[in-house]
Amino acid sequence: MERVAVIDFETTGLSPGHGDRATEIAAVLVEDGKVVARYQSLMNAGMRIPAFITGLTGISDAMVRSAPPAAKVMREVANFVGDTPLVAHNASFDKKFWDAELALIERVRAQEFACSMLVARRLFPQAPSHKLGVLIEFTSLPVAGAYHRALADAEMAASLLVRMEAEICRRYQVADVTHALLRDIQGRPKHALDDCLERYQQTRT
DNA sequence: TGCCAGGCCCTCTTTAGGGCCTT
Repeated sequence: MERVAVIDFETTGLSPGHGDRATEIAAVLVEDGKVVARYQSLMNAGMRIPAFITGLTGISDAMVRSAPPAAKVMREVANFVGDTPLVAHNASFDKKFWDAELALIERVRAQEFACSMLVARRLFPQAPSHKLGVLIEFTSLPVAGAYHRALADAEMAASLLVRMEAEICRRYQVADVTHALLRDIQGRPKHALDDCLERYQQTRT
C-alpha cells in the first residue's frame, strides 16, 4: 500500500462546532506495513478540560498548560503529514477536528480521509463491537499503550489497518490495497464488499 | 442558565427512530 498517515486527536469534547478544541494529536506514517515515522504532541488551545475528559484520557489542565500552542503543533503536524492520504478510526470525528484546527491557522486539508472503523465493520462484521480497543483484542494485536492517548491510539489504528489490508489481500487474492480502495470499501453498502473487491481485482489484472 | 455532534447503518424503514463510534 502507498504511504498513509494514521492520525488520532484527543479533544475537550465531541464537536468543534460547539467550541471543543484539540488537546493532543498524533500521526504515524505507515509504509509497507510498518510505522516509519511518528509525531505526537499535547497542545494548548487555552481551553479548560472537562473533568470527564481528564478521567477518560488522563490529560489534565496542567499538562495542556505547559504544552506548546495549538497553532504551533498544528503547523508542525500538517507539515509532518504533508499531502499523505489520511486514515483515522471513526474518521468523521478526526476529520472535523483536523479541518477546524487547520482553519484556525488558515490552512486547508490537502488529502482525503479513509476510516478504519467503516472498513472494519465490513471486513469483521462478526466482531463484538467496532470500537478500536475491541477490534485490537478481536484481531489479537498488541496494545500499544494507554487507550485514549493520541500516540497509542494512532499506533493501534495503524496496526489494525495493516491487519485489515492483509486480510483483504488474503481473502480476495489482491496484491495491494490502496487508499482509494479503502475509501471505495467504506463508501459502499456493507453487503456490497464482495462486489467492490471483485471489481478491484478486475482493474488490477 | 442551560443547552450542545454527526455520519453511518439497521430495521418493526424511506413521511423515522435509535444504536454505534469518536472525545
